[in-house]
Amino acid sequence: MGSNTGSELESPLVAELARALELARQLESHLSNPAPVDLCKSVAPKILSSIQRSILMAKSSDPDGEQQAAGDSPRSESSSPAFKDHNRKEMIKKRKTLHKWTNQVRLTPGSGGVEGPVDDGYSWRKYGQKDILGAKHPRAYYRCTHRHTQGCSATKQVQRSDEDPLMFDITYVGAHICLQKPQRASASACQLPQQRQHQDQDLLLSFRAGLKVKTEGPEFEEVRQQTSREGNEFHVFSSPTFVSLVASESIYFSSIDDGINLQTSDSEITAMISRGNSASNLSLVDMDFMLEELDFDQDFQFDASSFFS
DNA sequence: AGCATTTGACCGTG
DNA sequence: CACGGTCAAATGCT
Repeated sequence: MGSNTGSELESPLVAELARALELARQLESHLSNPAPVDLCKSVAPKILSSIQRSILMAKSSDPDGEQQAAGDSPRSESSSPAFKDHNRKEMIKKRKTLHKWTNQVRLTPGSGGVEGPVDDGYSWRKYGQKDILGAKHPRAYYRCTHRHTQGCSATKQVQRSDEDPLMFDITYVGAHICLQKPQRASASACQLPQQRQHQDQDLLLSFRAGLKVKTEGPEFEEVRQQTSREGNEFHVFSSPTFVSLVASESIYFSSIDDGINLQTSDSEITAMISRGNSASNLSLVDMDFMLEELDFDQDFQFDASSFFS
């Protein structure tokens, strides 16, 4: 039952927050050094999307699903057909209960042939493509590259909009439990293959500033109230430095399971965080604004003393 | 050789 | 049965 290997397994939310923190530190160090602007440019959008994911996870989290995926089954080599079949069914079942959220990302016109939008900082592997009824463009299916090595069950679906060929709907399903490569920016600047760097820059240059967030579903009522200024859409503009590089994107919050019990998930979140916190001595960034938006208030305390040494 | 992507088959769901 | 999601063999890329 509860004999998971503990310390190595973070909750997805904590992992995502830790990731955002790491990225923020990268950015900080880039800012204090005479680092190429491009480095900062590459980190900023990742921080944003990481934080967005954290918020979404916190709101619609299913710690159960993620953790079990990692902790329960050894997951590696069990090639017996029976087991595979069982595994597959479990996965499909699981996936149904996972929560998903959709980003809408638009490329600015003028960017050359960029087929897939934003590098969100995770490494994805395409595993399928499907023509969708009533949609002009096929939908592409990606899963986390570390699915087999680390049992990370995060997936995403990318679909080009019917009307606006520069608009993509990116639906994330499940959260990452994998430990993504540290990808220290200074190192990556030197070591990344040229092509990839070039691609990154292309992508970055092709995004516009402005962040739109849309929320859907009753359980996001509070988020909506706090965040929306016009209808259920609001815009966040980053500091001028970022303006030229942040993607213009809308985020749709939704949950596939309409039976979510918010109270349950809130206490779960609290549990997740304190667990992760005590386990790994994470220092969390000051996220007052987040805490307001996500009513974690209750018994949740976190140690802000160690933030940004 | 060791990755990733493509693509038709397969399977569960509604 | 149709549709959407996933698998896995074939193929491509580096």
